[in-house]
Amino acid sequence: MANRGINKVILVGNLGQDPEVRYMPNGNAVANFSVATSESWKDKQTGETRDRTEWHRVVVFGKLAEIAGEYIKKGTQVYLEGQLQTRKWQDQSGQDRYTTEVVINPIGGTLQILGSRGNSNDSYDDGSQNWGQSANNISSAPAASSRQPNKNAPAPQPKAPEPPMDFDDDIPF
Amino acid sequence: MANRGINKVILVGNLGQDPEVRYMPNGNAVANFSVATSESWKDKQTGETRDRTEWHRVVVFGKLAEIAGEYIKKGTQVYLEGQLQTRKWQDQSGQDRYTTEVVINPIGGTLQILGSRGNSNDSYDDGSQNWGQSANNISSAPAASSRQPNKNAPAPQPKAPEPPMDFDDDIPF
Amino acid sequence: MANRGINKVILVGNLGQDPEVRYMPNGNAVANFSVATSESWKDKQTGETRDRTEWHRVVVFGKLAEIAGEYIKKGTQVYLEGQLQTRKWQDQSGQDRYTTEVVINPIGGTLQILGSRGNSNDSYDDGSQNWGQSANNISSAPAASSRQPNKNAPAPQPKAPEPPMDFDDDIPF
Amino acid sequence: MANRGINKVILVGNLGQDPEVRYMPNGNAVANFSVATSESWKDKQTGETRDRTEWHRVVVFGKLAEIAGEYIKKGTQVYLEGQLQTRKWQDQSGQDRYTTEVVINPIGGTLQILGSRGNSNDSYDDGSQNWGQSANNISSAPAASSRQPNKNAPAPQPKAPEPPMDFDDDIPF
DNA sequence: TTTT
DNA sequence: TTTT
Repeated sequence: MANRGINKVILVGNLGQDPEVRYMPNGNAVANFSVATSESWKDKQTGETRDRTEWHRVVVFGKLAEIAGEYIKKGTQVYLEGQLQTRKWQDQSGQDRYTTEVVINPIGGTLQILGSRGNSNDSYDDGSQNWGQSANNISSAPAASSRQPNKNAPAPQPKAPEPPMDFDDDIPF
Repeated sequence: MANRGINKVILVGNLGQDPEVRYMPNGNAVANFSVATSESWKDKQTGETRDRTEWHRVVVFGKLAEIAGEYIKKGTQVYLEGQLQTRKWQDQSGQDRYTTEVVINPIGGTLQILGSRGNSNDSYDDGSQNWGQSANNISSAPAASSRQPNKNAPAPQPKAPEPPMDFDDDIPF
Repeated sequence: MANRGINKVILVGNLGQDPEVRYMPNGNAVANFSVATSESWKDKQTGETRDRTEWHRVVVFGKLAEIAGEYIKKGTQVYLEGQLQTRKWQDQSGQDRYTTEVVINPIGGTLQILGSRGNSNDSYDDGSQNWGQSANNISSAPAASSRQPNKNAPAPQPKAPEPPMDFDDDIPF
Repeated sequence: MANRGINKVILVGNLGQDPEVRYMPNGNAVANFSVATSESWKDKQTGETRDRTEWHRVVVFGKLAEIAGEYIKKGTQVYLEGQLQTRKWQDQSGQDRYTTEVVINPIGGTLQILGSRGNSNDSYDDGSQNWGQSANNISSAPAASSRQPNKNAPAPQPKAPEPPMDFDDDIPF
């Protein structure tokens, strides 16, 4: 319950291969896959463009793992939020080895398929729990005064009370 | 369960005043407070150091709200993770007004007290707890009725351009 | 330079309309648009699925604004990272009004177009600077052996030499 | 400039030891330290409280590294934002080993000291500074050569299964 | 309204 | 190895 510290990883990248889903004795699913994130930049010395791909080992638990097994595959672009965990194991020779993974738990973790139309474009959150929290409840927003149907709201962009952008002063950015 | 989109706010800042905690008819707590984040930079033109403080309206629901009421106060440095919500309300003249808040729900939200020694330095997460209650049905009597006594709730209820928390209907935000 | 506090917003959502790009007297670009994030959940009381869309006003400065004007449009799914800023303005009647926006600055801000193939799928970061850090792509992992079909692989938790995401091929995808 | 993917780590935790700061041939600083994040939860089966500490290897480059060397030490609580990088190295027997680190670059990275009063409570960001230098060309002599004296650099260079920071080639991270 |  |  009480935590001391924040351990959060946010990735947007593409799967390097189809998720591999296994089931634990208690029936819970575990999915493993790798996600690539790439960045490119111009080398200021040489002036040439360089780029680099980083591969992340991802482990998904619970309902999200089942969803991963069903809906995402090699190449799928995903948004995911998890935490870093380094686990120790032993290689053939009995030597300690360490592997760092991005772990997505049902609580606090997120996995969302990106891309438009073609993809299912749904995110799956804390799926397994008692998602008991009515998200109504909460404060701000919608419900009532939605003069527009809930989905596909074509950009409200209010007319009247539009805040002007003052371009003529010294405000920072 | 299935979401399309990510709506995430992460703040580290100090409370501008003690949290104001209220209880909804179903017993769920709601805490309100403001958090300041500051940044300073050197003005490239003038060379002088400038700085700016941003104030964020924060609303916390559920168990985290109770914890907020108990453990954090004016000046406390916190880490928090929530989501943006803009709610519509009407001012005295009946005009539509909008207020954007950072909402911290038991699921997916995080509130952590920072700083060592002096502070309790614990974070409170949705953890594994059953926080299944619906948080609908918010009661009437805005600033007033705290059915459960709570420290540090000076019920300031700001004056003029301040959006009221309407507890008297079920379409609150 | 030195900041006290973190003020960070991360959104994944779709543009409600084409960005509106303007230029400041000094030639810097500013782009405005709205981004929708949606979430749906099952109401635990009624059992029905509900959903809600939140609209975020986004303001992009500098080179990212130009890129926004060029490459994204109504409906584009984006990842963005910025900070919250509430600015004060006055309506026709001279009353103070406040509007909260997600501001994406060239430094620290990020704007990335999501979606595969069809989209340009590039992110634009701190474009202006020299990213001087050498970055050779180390690939950890993946590829090869999916010994099991994607779903329902009924094999539990690997035993001993457990890191084994099969490092046996270095050509990710 | 153009990136495809997001690779972001956010940690709040305490340093396990004083940062070890070294300088590259071009004068740029590199700081290494570990950060602990802890979480505790109630085991649903047994009902007992359990907790777990995760250790993260952090590498800081540039001005932030110098600041780290000066202002943070064993026990300091920090907020940091960086990216995951896994680098390959070879152990004594010539076997490939992989180590994953959280890398904080001047651009896009953040390091902030938390806690009030006792601590300096400032964050150091890429801010507006010119931090254009290339971080390539790292020199040889791993732990050793600190051309600029630096407090708190006990040059521990861990024993056995510890990944060396190879400063003698250009494929460091 | 906070903090440094 | 930190912190509470």
